[in-house]
Amino acid sequence: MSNKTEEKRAELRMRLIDVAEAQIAARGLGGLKAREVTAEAGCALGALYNAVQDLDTLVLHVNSRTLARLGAALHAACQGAGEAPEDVLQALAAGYVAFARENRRLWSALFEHRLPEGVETPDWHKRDHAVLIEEIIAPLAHLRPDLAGEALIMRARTTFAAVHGVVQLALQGRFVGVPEESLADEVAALVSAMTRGTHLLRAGTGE
Amino acid sequence: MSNKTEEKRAELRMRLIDVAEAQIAARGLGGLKAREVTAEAGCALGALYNAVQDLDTLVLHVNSRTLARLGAALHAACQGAGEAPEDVLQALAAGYVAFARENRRLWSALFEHRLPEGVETPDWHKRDHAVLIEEIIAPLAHLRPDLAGEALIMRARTTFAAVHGVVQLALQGRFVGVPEESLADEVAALVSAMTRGTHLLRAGTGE
DNA sequence: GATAAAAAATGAACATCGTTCAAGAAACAA
DNA sequence: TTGTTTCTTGAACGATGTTCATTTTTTATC
Repeated sequence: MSNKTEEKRAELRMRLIDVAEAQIAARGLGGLKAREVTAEAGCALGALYNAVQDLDTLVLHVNSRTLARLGAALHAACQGAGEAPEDVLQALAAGYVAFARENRRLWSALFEHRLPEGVETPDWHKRDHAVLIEEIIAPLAHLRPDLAGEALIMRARTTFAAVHGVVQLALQGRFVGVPEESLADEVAALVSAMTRGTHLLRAGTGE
Repeated sequence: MSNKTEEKRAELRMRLIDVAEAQIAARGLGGLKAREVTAEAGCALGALYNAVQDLDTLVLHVNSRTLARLGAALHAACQGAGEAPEDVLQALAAGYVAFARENRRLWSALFEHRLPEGVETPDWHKRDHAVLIEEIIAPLAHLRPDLAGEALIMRARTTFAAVHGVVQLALQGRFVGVPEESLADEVAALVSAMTRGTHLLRAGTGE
């Protein structure tokens, strides 16, 4: 396949991702329709399947973009924080809450979307999820110098997942979710308890 | 409407819920099809919409059942635990992990299912979600005697959501999720950190 | 028990999806 | 220029949830 051809295809793909992103942002993941995306992108329905494997793949591309923006937001949140590990973790959590609220539907799509059973997530997209825990590792390592390697990464995932759970149930408006007004406070309290509990462990009471 | 009529309708509804539950357990929420459910229940396609408002409502009924079973499991987990608040919370978390693993697809449906935008969850189903935090309140109140009423309930929701987040990302097999083998340990570590951190706060360093 | 009214059961039909595919148009290579 | 590859197109296909006119069953009344 020539360069020009691949360029053309990439251009249409980009246009489709743009439109899909806008549609998800406007109407949610469930509001993404092949016919509307192609109509808005100015191509035929079938052209979508030449530019991209299928609609699921298109969502993955949108999600990769969102993850990149989220990664940048989290990185920025760190810069503005103090040195103490707890300060960094609080800043990260607050940044996560802010991003989720400001990008509700796109953020929601990150976890709402499911590939058909038996279909494995492609590696290029898996890698993009790393930003969710990258910035957690350093401050966590300071709190738990006894942890390293795999165990440290594990604990970082757990830390993220805990905060994420609170944010997700809250923003979904679930019965057991916290109301959105108290979300920031509750997350702060959670991070505070987690870091101090962790720190206490290090101090010697044992695990 | 006579008694006999209502009885008949309730019987079919029960049969439909049974079948729907089995189908979700076997093939997941996405594998629930109106045609298959009615075929297996031995009624016509249209009969479903006389017994129940729509397919979404059928899912809510299945979810209510799952919540009741989950509530019983959590209650049982408490009984077998010690007196100390942390022991109770650990037992609850372990019970939650066990239930989720043993009832993967039905448990998954609880949080996977979404009503169409703008449709409010009916009250009878909302109430059934209370079991998720009921047992958390008492031990949490012991750890935080300064909290009461609304604030205590809030913190219970946050505690549940944190544990839930870790379980959900793990069992979904997400990249940032913890592998299933370490799930129990990570949840235990999280609960430990949360309770000790919480306890530490009570001890006086202030919030 | 006969009969009228109400309810339920039925499955064809409809609307809306994602996806495929045969045919024509365009781009490329020789 | 010509033959080959690729892309584009939109009709068609197969699922799917839901509706609806029709038929069947049940209930209520005399």
